[in-house]
Amino acid sequence: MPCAISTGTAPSPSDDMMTATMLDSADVDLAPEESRSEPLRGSASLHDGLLAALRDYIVEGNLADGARVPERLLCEKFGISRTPLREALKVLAAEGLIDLLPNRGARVRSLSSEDLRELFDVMGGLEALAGRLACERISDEEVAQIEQVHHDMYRFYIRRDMHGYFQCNQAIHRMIVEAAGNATLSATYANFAGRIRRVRYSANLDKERDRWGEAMREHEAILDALRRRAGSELSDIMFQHLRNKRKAAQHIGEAQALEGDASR
Amino acid sequence: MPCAISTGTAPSPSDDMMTATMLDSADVDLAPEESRSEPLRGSASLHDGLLAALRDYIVEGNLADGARVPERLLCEKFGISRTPLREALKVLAAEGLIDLLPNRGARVRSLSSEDLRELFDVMGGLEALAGRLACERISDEEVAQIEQVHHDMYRFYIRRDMHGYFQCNQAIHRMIVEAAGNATLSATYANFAGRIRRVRYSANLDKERDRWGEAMREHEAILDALRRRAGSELSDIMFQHLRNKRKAAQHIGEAQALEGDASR
DNA sequence: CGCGATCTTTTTGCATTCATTCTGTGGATT
DNA sequence: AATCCACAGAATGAATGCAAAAAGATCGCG
Repeated sequence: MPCAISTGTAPSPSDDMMTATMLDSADVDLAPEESRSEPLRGSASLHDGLLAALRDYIVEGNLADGARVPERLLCEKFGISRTPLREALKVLAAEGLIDLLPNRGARVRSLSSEDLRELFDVMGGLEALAGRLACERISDEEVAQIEQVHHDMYRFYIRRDMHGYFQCNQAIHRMIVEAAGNATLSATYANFAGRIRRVRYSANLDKERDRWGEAMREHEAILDALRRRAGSELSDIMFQHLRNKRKAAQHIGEAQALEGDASR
Repeated sequence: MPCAISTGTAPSPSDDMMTATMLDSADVDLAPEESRSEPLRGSASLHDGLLAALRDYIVEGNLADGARVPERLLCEKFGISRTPLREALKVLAAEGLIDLLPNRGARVRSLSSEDLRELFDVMGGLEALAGRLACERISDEEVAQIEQVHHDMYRFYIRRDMHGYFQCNQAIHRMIVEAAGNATLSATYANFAGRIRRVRYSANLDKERDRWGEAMREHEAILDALRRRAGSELSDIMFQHLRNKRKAAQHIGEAQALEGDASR
């Protein structure tokens, strides 16, 4: 019943990826230092501003997994009263970023491995759709642009530059989604991407050298299908690509889980 | 001073005196008949109850397309104050059911033909995914159940029973989505289905005899692929099936638009 | 008679207040 | 000593209050 929302929600500045920045949670660090001097940056209609700010705040990992969302503190941090904050929380709950327990507040939603499995598959489905639609309408110029980024990505791959590789990778996927020319799809995609972004599977990708090479080959296939405008084929490839990504992520996730158990 | 709020003390402002004065403005036909005696049916946590109730209220078409969502009247109808109602509105806006214009309230989101195109394609993508996933895990029993409904549907088709046919059709699609075994997908699917449900394209399907027969054949193909657990193939079929549905809907939509123009 | 400015009424957005529920601590009982 | 209960403090959920914006009405003017 927690209806998975999908669109209408602002994509939010997805860009900088998930790696690095994640200071390890726990201490919530609601710094008085950065007291959000600006009246909630930009955006239309204040509420949207707050919503986006809060979403980023959570997606960027400022709150630990499963941690309670401190209503009071956030009010102070953003300089607003509880009413608009709670409205934003309801929306984030509907988006699936947090859980809202009756009478005991909001907690950052922690994704079980089952949740991850589901999310990856849905992402796969959305990307498969994006690929199919993109083949119907993408221009040669757009394909060329994607090829460009693909080559950049290849260079990063050769140099074993994880960060650069990852940026390009994200960019390519985003470009394909955009090329689909379907705003509803883009919004839905952004939502799920945000949900999954909290998970730090990527940082360890370089431990999975095999997977990395495999991923490169898959991207070659993606480009090839895109060039030929082979929608149905690309659809399959995209889904499989995400499936493989999922497997790698699960693998890493399990390893981390073991690690965690060991250190405990 | 029609508004009871102005009094400083305002002891339980229940009722009727104020309703009288607002009749003129209304026109919205918030039926006095069904005055929502129940304390918001079922569900946990009141808020969810209200949310579901409001969603149904809108999805079922009680408010005209593009109509303003009358905050005060709804508050009375559901017997709650504005705070929880507004929270629900934010969520519905995030779901894409209504638009929230800054400082000028909520309106029922009217779907442009472009929106419909996008929605149908996304639904197609989700159903394609559902079919693919279903093939991975569906049991023979589940396939048999779907076959059962399929045969029922066929009978309705032969008898030209639109209503029964439509019911079975919906049921089959829902069963496939469920068979995918992905709760996230189910929730997302339900969300989009709700959005699209406001459009009543189906009623005129019987005018499109060709499409009806074609749809039956497509369903045969769906079943066939499902039996063979041919995921990738089923994925294609599902997407195409929705594409064709979209075309039929657009066709009808245009016809209705013309009709509307003519009568004007 | 039409058009626009100004004033009133209504609506919206947010803050504040109030009632209820939860949480955590201390004490009494077994 | 451990368990259970009671109570104080804090939080959550919802209602009310208030300032500002929009919609509507009234009136003056061309």
